[in-house]
Amino acid sequence: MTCLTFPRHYRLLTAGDYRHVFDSAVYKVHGKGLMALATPNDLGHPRLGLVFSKKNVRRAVDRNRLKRLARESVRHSQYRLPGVDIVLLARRGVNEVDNNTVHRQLFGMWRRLEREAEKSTRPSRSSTAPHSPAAHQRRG
RNA sequence: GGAGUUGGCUAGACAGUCGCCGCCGCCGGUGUUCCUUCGGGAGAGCUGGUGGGGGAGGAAAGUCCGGGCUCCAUAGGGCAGAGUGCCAGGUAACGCCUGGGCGGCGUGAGCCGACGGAAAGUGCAGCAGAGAGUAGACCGCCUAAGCACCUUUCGGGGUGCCGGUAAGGGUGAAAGGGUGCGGUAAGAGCGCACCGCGCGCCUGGCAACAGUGCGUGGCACGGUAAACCCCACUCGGAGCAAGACCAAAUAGGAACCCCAUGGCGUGGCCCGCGCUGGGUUCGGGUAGGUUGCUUGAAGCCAAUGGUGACGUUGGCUCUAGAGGAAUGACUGUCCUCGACAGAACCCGGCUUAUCGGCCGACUCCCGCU
Repeated sequence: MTCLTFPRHYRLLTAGDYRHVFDSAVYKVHGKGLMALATPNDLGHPRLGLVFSKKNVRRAVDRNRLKRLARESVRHSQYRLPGVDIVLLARRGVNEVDNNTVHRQLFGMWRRLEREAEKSTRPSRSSTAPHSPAAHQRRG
């Protein structure tokens, strides 16, 4: 059995990491009360960042719960997901959704993300890296 | 047994699988530093495996007070501003707590109270009402005294004027002590008794305050200070994103050295042309990292002082420490079916939210012996 760990380098750690995803988000999937932005990385595994604002999820207990569920979900799906940096955003009203539903939503979102990533990489492997033009732009 | 008051404790349980963050032990890898008899050996950091152990709250919340800590400052004095406000004690400190006083509520256990000053001054009070702060005659009551007139059985009687009167009615949140007797034309602290009130003394108490205490004063010193104000006491400011350290990058800078026949670009090379000093060190400090960061006015257990809050002494324990932010997810079983809710530098309080459960003390009612 493969080990399903979730160490630190599977997360987006710095403000720069987050900005990179926001500036050059290639994929965008929606779930009930949730939205994920993603951009490919060249690490070979996914990385997760979470944005659950106080404005959208008022109570700290709910914010903690939802973040845990999200991390748990990515941990379990880490070998299915492509090498992308994901930023998961909460929208208003997520705190009313129960754990089971959140899990199903996240599972559905990762599957769609996987399919989109496959679709965009397969036809043009040479032009590749949807992130390379963005990176170029940043450099200039 | 029922109803209630009050103080404390607790915050679903168990099992399995997979994780997350510190800590400790063991085994590697990498790696630099140190030691060396040059064979090696030892240790910090990073990293992988493995074993053990720990991992949210009573409010972690609101950020309403009070401290510690840190930096800025120099804090001594005054003004301004803010806060506190019966008394005494506790405390690092407090707006908190304990005990006491006073007032109010409750049959009671108990509960509630911005509870200093209105005799330093200024201000405010709608409507109603005659009158609202140096009181005031609308209704009512009274005509004793004075004047005028009428009348008379010559005692007096009546009417009017001038008035008197705060007992009664009425208005109002509030009408300037209460009850009774005397008194009077009718009344009135006008007089007296009792109650109440003010002032002084005495006694008790550290004090707030209290008193069948003594004396004295006919007697208010109306309300409002959560109006200004006065009095007493307290308060420097900002906060862990405080602050300290390491430090890629980059702007501009300083010192020293080297060289203006130099370097870079163009070009195969030279000339030429274009651009331009170069290196090292220091300083600076962005991204990022390290630290502050959990041993503390700390818990627990005794003994002891105190009515109590709490203090003193002795012993034992180490009990989350993250950092885009750990403390979880899933499955199963059971029951009483699980509320409010998530640490972010740390403590002491207050306030607010909250499904329940357990224990102690006390009060009232009913029943039984």
